[in-house]
Amino acid sequence: MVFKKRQSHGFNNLHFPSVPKAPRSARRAFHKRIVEDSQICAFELLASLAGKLLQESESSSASSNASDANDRPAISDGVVKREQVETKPVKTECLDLGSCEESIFLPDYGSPSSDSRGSLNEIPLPAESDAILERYSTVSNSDSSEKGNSDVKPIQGEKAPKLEGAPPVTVEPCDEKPENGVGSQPLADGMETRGLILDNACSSKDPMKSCLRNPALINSDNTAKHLSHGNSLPRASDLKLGNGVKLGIRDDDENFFRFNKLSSRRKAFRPSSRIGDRRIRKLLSSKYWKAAPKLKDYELTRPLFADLGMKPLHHKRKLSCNPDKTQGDILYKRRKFSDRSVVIASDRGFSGESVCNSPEKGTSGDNGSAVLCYGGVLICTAPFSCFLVHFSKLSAVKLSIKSFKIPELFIDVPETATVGSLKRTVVEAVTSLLGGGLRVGLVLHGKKVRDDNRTLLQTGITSADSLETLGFTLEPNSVQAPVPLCSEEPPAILPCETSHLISRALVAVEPASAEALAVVPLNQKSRRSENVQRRTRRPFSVSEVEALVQAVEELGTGRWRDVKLRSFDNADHRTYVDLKDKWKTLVHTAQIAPQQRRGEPVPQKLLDRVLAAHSYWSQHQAKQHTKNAAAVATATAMLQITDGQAIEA
DNA sequence: CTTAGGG
DNA sequence: CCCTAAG
Repeated sequence: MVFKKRQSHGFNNLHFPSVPKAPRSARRAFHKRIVEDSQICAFELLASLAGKLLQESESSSASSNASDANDRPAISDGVVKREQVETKPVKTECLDLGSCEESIFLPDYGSPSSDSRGSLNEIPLPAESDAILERYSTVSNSDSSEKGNSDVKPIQGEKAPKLEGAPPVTVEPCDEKPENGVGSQPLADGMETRGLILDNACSSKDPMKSCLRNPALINSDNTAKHLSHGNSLPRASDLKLGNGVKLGIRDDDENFFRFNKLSSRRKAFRPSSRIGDRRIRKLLSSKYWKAAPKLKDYELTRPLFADLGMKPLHHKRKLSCNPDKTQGDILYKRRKFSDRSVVIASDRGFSGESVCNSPEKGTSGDNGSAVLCYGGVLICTAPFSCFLVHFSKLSAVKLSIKSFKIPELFIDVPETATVGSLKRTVVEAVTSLLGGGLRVGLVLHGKKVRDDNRTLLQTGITSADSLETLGFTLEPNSVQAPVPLCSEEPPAILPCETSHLISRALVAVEPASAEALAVVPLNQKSRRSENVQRRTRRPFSVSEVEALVQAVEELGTGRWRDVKLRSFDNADHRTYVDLKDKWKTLVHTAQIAPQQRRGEPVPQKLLDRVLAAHSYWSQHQAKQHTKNAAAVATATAMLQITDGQAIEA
């Protein structure tokens, strides 16, 4: 398929060139910071979020413009200087970080200010206040105009370092006040509000933060340089296999590790693993959308969208050309950091499997929570959202929300649509989603907690046990945005105004393609995954194993229901299938070398019993079968004898 | 619903 | 843990 080929090469370069390996590393660092430092009250955060939703639509335009004017790096003779350095937090990465380290950036094509940037007005530029990309673009512009120094690196974030000839290596101290709470910032200032989270999560004097502010420090390689010479958005010439691949993934990860080494305090991810991914995929697939954003909505919600850190909604991996490698790498590397209570939503990427030749296949929704379709062909899936919670041992429940799960999106564009239009469609889809208003849902142990009046204690959100079982979701609050998948309505068509707004962008949207920008539900197939959630993994404790072994020793391996009733009757979360599965793994565990075993070590003594019982019951069952057969034969013979005797008599 | 076994 | 065939 044509697109498959393009996918193999284009998408990486396509999305990532503009950006920021460094930010990604920084984002990862930020993840960790959240784990470490964040004392954010989740509910404050949520409240703030809600407030922002309301206020941003009114104030963002003005405030962002203002901040834009003040905050944009100045360019002079190839020297990029940053004005108003310290008052703004490093905001942009904040939620970016939270979502996916492999995010791409969704440019804001609607920004009028794009026109004022000389040659850049050909290029769709992101919203001013939140655009990492933009800052990058600015630098790029300077650079490409032959004034810049070749060492000029992309500048991202608010704390971009000065670039004066030599690669910037200055590490600026972080002077944000950690006590800046969510509610302590004027909501009218989107940037400051955005920064709050980061403020909270960012501790001064942490090398992580320094790196965060100094992406060039990280990106001091050819790849970065390559980027800095490029446009913020991919051009045709960028759509080739090149540095992008390396840059998109490996380098970032390497940087990340480099990064990591800088930190004296290590906190780790808990790998989501495919299991977690699958779970989240199901979680996320609870809603379906049809979005036909109007111009008004679009403009109103754009800043909000950006402020919410939704740019990274798209997982780079889903756009990656090398599914095996990228996904494998990521999984592997995440595993390296495993031991903490982070649930990362997605590991499923844009893999070959996800590219389907048939709409049917692509609509199954099996590959992700969000499915991006191109001309009816599944392009990628986008499970996004990660969040973590962790608890103190005090009576207070402390948790931080890394990001939210957002509902599934289905996007359908024709084959003639441009990549740019496709991206914009995604932007609009999400914008529309958010524009409808959001509410927060809470999921515990896979079940929605609907009773808002119950206490955390009553709900069970107090123990470490619930650490992995608590989740927050963003749910549509309005009736306008979400439409049930089963809708029979014809695909929605974008209003002309919106199309026009987009046509101002670099990549012109063909009139014929405009109508294709509609975001529509795919079909009803995906519906089956609605509200299906994988159970939380609950590793068996040693005592549970012991009980299981005990029961199996007595009952055998084919009577799981009895085992359940006998030894796990009170453990509601252990089904007999679970017990059977656990026995299966126990047998396997007992058969492999101790070094290969994972998880909580099971005493060898128990494993020995497992093997003994396993072999015993294997034989016993066999015997039983022959016994039964023999018994039947005997009984038959007896009957025959009896019959014969009766006949004789 | 249970079991069994692959995913 | 999930899924599903099979009884």
